[in-house]
Amino acid sequence: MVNKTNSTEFTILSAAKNIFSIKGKDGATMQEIADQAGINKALLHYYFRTKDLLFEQVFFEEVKKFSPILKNAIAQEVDLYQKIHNICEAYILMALDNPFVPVFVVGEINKQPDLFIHKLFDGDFPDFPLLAAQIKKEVDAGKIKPIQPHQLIMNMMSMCIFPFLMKPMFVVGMGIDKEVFQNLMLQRIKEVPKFIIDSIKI
Amino acid sequence: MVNKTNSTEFTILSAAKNIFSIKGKDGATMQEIADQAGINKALLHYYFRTKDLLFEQVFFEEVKKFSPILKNAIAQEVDLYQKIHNICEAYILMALDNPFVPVFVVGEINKQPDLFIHKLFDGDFPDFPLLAAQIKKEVDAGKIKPIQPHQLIMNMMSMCIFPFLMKPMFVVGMGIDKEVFQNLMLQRIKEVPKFIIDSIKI
DNA sequence: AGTTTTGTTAACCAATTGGTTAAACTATAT
DNA sequence: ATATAGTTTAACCAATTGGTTAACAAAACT
Repeated sequence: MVNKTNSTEFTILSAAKNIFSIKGKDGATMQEIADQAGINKALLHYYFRTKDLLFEQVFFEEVKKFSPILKNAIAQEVDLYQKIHNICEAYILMALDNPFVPVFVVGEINKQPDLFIHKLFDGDFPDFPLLAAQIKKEVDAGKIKPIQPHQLIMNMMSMCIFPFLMKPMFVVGMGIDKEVFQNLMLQRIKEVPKFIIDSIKI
Repeated sequence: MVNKTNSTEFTILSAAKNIFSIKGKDGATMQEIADQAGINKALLHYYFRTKDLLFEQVFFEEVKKFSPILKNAIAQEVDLYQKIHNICEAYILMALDNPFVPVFVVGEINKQPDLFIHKLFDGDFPDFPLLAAQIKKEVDAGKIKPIQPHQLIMNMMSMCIFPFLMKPMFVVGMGIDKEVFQNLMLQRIKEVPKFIIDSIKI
């Protein structure tokens, strides 16, 4: 029988994604994942051989969908304001779709920086230098206020992703519930570019 | 003999801080920490009884120094621009001093949100609602551009802390070395408030 | 000096955990 | 029906790991 996205495999991936995102790679146990998937632990190994492979599959399955979108948003030949909007949209939509990915990335990137980054982009990084050059050009031409490109890029990425990393803090600290949070994030697709452009436009 | 910050204890804490920040609470092992401290594993338990207690001590030792500084920066009665500057400075100086704290916080806050946040602030949260009210007042008075207070607060925190979470990414992705990174962060103490104020001022 | 307290270690223990094996069950193909 | 390939399980194994014990060394105190 030709398997239609093999149900067991899918159940496992779903459970693993869930557990990994809460407990992290080290904190999660194979037994836990098996339990949540409603199967025997040995079956995990039957499908994914090892914990490392399972983690990689869960993780990169999501991330690799995003990587080309970001690369594309950065490489496109559009004016700076439009590009800022495109990049913010790419980041925020990704995070809304996969809220655990940013948490994963922060955890892993600080454990094995070089290896992880290489895996993340498959050796084919988004062209940040190009973006930096574009910013510098606008600054030099007096089209936007003077700002170091690196600082601007950091600001942009920060505002897009950080709220997802600290969601629980915002939810508790600001007393906002999950739907409100979701809404705030949706608004940010427009708000963040606006905030940036308001800051740099002359 | 009266111990002058007991040398062994200090060595352990230092080693633990180091290992925990790289591997996370779950990823780190007591043996590893003992090795790096140059002592026997049993001595770890002699001083700190359990891994959980060691982790708590390492972590909250740093964080609890910061918590009142942030609370104070938010509660002070100064005008909004000055307050933004104070808060950014508090965040960035803290992170420069303890680059691993943000990584810790993100990891733990997503595992046990309520418990962790409560521990973090000892039940005495920074008065974010006050800050939000102050922002709203300025907006209503037409002193700054319209913006949702929550969005502005998120933007501010994001730009202060996120770069420390993704340091390896910036270092590799932008090809900047560690001293340059350090310098960029120092600049951000002034750059981030400037960026924010440029964006919201009328 | 001798006794107690504190610091340190090697060896050990029990539990957890990632991973394996061999047997059983299911379904499809012949 | 029966062989075959794929799926699932219970039981097991070896390694790691957090934590303990008992003995020993070094101060500190009397």
